[in-house]
Amino acid sequence: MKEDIAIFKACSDETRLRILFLLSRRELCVCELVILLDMPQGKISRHLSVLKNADLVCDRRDGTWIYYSMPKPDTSLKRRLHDYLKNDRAHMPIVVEDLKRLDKLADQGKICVPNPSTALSRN
Amino acid sequence: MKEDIAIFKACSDETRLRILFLLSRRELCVCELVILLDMPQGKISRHLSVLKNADLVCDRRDGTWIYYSMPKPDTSLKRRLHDYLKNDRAHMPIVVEDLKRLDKLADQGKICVPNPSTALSRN
DNA sequence: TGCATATATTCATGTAAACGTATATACGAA
DNA sequence: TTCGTATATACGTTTACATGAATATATGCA
Repeated sequence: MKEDIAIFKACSDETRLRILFLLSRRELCVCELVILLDMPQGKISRHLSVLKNADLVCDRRDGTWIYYSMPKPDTSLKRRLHDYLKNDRAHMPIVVEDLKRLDKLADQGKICVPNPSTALSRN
Repeated sequence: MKEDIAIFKACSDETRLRILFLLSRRELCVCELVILLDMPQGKISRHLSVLKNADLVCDRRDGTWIYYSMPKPDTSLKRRLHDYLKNDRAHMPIVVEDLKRLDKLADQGKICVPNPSTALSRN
């Protein structure tokens, strides 16, 4: 019960919901989210912390960067939330814009390189 | 987006979530919810108002009583929420207790009679 | 009309949550 | 070690939310 309420609460904020929609597409690091949502880094970090406490996202460190992603859902509610995020993202204007920006960002290939060492070795 | 956030927000309160679980079983009037949840009537009314504004419940008047129920879901998110309420209610201790109390209440046949006139004519 | 019951709403108050700003921490490179 | 970048956290303030208590509104009945 408490866990489910924490999940609902985590989803009841526009910024956090946008983050979840983005993460439903793929893993992202904090600085990418800062650019995509055009918000102060501290704000993004705080929201990510809420999502993490609700057990909706997990993080892994890769050098200086910390990547956030949505792990496989392990409860009924999380499974339904995942389905919602994946199926409804195409129907919400703001989310569609966010995802477009995400595609552009990927095309540019700029910003925080997932694996700096291998990326450099490719030059 | 805004509507979905309102739905998440409506669900992120324990009292409101318990009300939704109860209404997922069947239509209930305010005084029944007051007894089932053992809370002040004003508090129940306020929470029902939140749920109504989020478009999760609707009400109909029958004499002095006002019955609340969950209409057929008309959006993706509401459909998923309905499924969640119906499938998970058996696994949450508090909700199970609430539903037990609901069954007892039905057995007693007391409290606010759905249709006072016909009920009296049956005596 | 006046009364009783059911429900909604208002008001004042305490608490939680979101924010901007600034600062602290962690890591990599030099 | 020092510097630069990425991320997290602390602080103070403001806004939003939940609550109890009281009151207002609506309906049915005498």
